[in-house]
This record gives sequence, C-alpha cells and structure tokens, in this order.
Amino acid sequence: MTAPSDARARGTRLPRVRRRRQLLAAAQEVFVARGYHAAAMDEIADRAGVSKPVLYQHFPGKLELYLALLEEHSEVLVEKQREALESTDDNRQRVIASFRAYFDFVAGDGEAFRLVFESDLRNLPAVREKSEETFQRCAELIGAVIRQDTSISDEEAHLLSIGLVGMAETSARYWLNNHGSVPKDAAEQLVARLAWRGISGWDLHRAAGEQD
Amino acid sequence: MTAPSDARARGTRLPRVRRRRQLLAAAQEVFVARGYHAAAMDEIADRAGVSKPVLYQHFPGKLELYLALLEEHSEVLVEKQREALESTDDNRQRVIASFRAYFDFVAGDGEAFRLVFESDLRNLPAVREKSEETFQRCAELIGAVIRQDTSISDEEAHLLSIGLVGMAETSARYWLNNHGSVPKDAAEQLVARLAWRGISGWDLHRAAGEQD
DNA sequence: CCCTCATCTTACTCCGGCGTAGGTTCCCCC
DNA sequence: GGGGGAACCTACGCCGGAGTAAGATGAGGG
Repeated sequence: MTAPSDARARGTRLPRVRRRRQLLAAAQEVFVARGYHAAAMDEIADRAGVSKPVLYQHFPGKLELYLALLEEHSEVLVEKQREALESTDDNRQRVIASFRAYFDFVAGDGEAFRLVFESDLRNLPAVREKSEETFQRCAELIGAVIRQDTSISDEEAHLLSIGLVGMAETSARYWLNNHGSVPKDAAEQLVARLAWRGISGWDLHRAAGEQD
Repeated sequence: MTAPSDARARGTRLPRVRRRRQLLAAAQEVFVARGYHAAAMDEIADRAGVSKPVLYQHFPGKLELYLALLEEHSEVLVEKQREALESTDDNRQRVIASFRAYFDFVAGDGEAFRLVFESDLRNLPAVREKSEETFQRCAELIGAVIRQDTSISDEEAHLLSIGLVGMAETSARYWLNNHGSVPKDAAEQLVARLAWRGISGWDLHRAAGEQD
C-alpha cells in the first residue's frame, strides 16, 4: 500500500519523453506530500525508480522542476474556469458551474491543487507571480461576466470577483479536508447559492434604495 | 530608510524581558519579509543588534521562535473577530464589523498577518494545526451568529461560514497588495454587502420557493 | 575595591541536501 | 557484430545555515 505509483522494475530504460513524464508525476507526488522545501530530489528520483543524475538530465534544477508543475496545473485551473463560464448563458447556472470547477480542481489529479493554492515557495518572486496571475485570471473571467450583465464599475466588479474566487477556493479546500462531512454536490450547491444570492440583481436592489 | 527598527547601539545590555520582546519584534520583521525558510537566525540576531547565542538563550530554536509569533497573532485575529461580532446586535452591522476586523488585521502590525495567512511552514503539523484552528475559530464565531438567527442546519451554517471567512481573508489580502486602487472603507463595505446579500433572509427566500 | 553572576561575543562544529564528475550498460543501426 | 550514443549508476564536493563551546565584559552588592 506504500507502493509508489510508478517505481516499476528499477532497471527498465525508458525513452526520453516517457521518462520525463514519469519524473514529473513522481515529483508531483513528493512536492504535494512534503511541500517544496521538505521535498528531496533524492526522494523524487527514488520514487521514479531512477537515480538522481537522471533527474538532472531532464530538468536543470529543483526549482525548474517545481515551476514546470506549477505552470501546468495553474493552466488547468484557469481552463476549467473558462469552460465552466462558457458552458451556459444562464448566470445562475454559471455560478454553479464555476464553483463546481473549483471543487473539481481540488478533488482531482493527486491533490495537485496544493501546488497552486498552498505553495510553500510564495516568497520566491517567480512563484508568487505565477500564483497571483492564476488567481487574477480566474477573477478576471468572472469579473467579465459580472460587468457584462450589470452596471457595476470595473473596479468594484473586480474586487467582488476576488472575493468570490477566494470563497470558492477556501470552501473547496475545506470541503476536501473534511471529506465525508458533506457530499460534494451539496457543498457546491450551498456555496454557489450563497454567491448567487450575493450578486444577483445587484444594481436592482441598489436602485431600489438598499442602504448604502 | 533601511534602518532596522531597533538595532540601537550594538552594545547596550538589556534586562531579560525587554530583550525578549525586542527579539520577537526583530524575528517578526524577518519572518514576514522572508518567510520561515529563507529567514536566517543570524539576520534576526543582527537586526536586534545582538549575536546569535543571545537568541538561543531566549528561545530553544528557530521553530519555537516562529511558533511564539504565530500563536500571538492568531490570538489577535480571533479576538478582533470576537469583538467585532459582539459590537452590535444588528446582523447587517455585524457583517460589516466582521469584515472590517479582517481588513484591520491585515493592515496592522507590520504585516504580521502573513505569518497567519501565508506561512511557508504549513507542511509542519504544528503550524498547519494552528493555522486551521485559527481559521475554524473565526468561522465558528460567525457560524454561531448565523445559526442563532436562522433555521440553517449546523453543518450548512458551518460551511457557509467557511466560505465567508475565505472571502474576507482573500479580499483583505488582495486589497492590501493593491493599496491605492480602492480606499479601505469602500473595499470593506463592498465585500460586506456581497456577503450580507448572500446570507440575509436565507430561509425566507428558501421558504418562498427559491429553486433548490 | 573586587567578587559574582547575568549578559553578550567570537569562532567554531555538524549536517542535510543540491548539484556533478566520471565511469558503465544496453540498445540500435549500419 | 561492433561502434556509438543515449540512458543510467555510484560516489563525491560543497555550501548555507542551525545550533554550541568557551571565554570576555560590565553592573551591582558586600
């Protein structure tokens, strides 16, 4: 049960691209489980059933290896988000789809989301920028929808999107950590409803004299 | 301008408790600026205008020093949150006060919030537990209010609180990083309104036949 | 005045972990 | 079938940074 996912016969040679993929997979497991700092290149190599120099024939260093993974999964998240928002024209369904995208992302692919949301390397500018960029792109996708159907100003729409994205990220992570307490569907729906109630008819209510 | 906050005459002796306080302040500056891993005990000592062994006469190790700060500021956040919720009986005002508490926390005390929200040591169980506990306590305070005035089930109320706390944390951090784009008051109000619209009258609307 | 103890210093040791030098095996193609 | 190159290994260099001896210094009480 402690079986490493892919440490088959420590002696099988692999063509370059195949080996690279496998190394990335091994690295992901280790980075996810231990974080960047506690992850050892030796362990990554071991888990791939290979010795360390092989790793360095594929990646110039630990950092680049990490960045490759971060990049990949950041892109996945943004793409999921885009698909969700394009999947329908009904804004209420959009909100639900958008939250589901976050929950899916968090639930998927060996907890890779930890690289994007819980990196212990955000003090490095390259990583910080990538994380924030991903976050911003998600927010911007949502912001565009909000702006499109309301008269909310650009700046306000953006800040609201930031809040919504934060809510999605946080609740999805919480849900995963407490698996079993609530089924996925229910959690998504509940939080999506909270968000939808928050934004729907925003300017109507404002016009109708909602307290400032 | 690069003046370290408290590296006065490198040669003044200080009584034990005073020195300890100063060391904590120096440590906070360094941990906040560099994160746990990149922070060097040497730099902390330097910044306090003192040599390393002195540091070890006050704290058994780097980790304990870090935990002392984490503990302290976590407590501050929870306390601010409690005060905010106790400051009024009007739930709408409560929401605003609660968000303001988050923004205040983020804006205050030398960016100490980075220790609580952006720690690069969450892979260490002790730190992870502390962070999550703080988060949960804040959510629980809010959850109690929600439960008290609605018929929402405990589990649902908790999940909603989690989402709201995530929204507060995220938007506050975003606001700080983009200082100047929006004034603090406006940002607080805007996000608070989003939250309030989301939860207020929750069961009324449900009863009135809001789509499931 | 000088003894004592707490405060502080210089100058190390030690270790984990990244990255590499240099040599070996196996496959493929001519 | 043998040369060549790609894939791979063992074993090491080295550096940053945590933590530690062992000694210096100054302030207050007898």
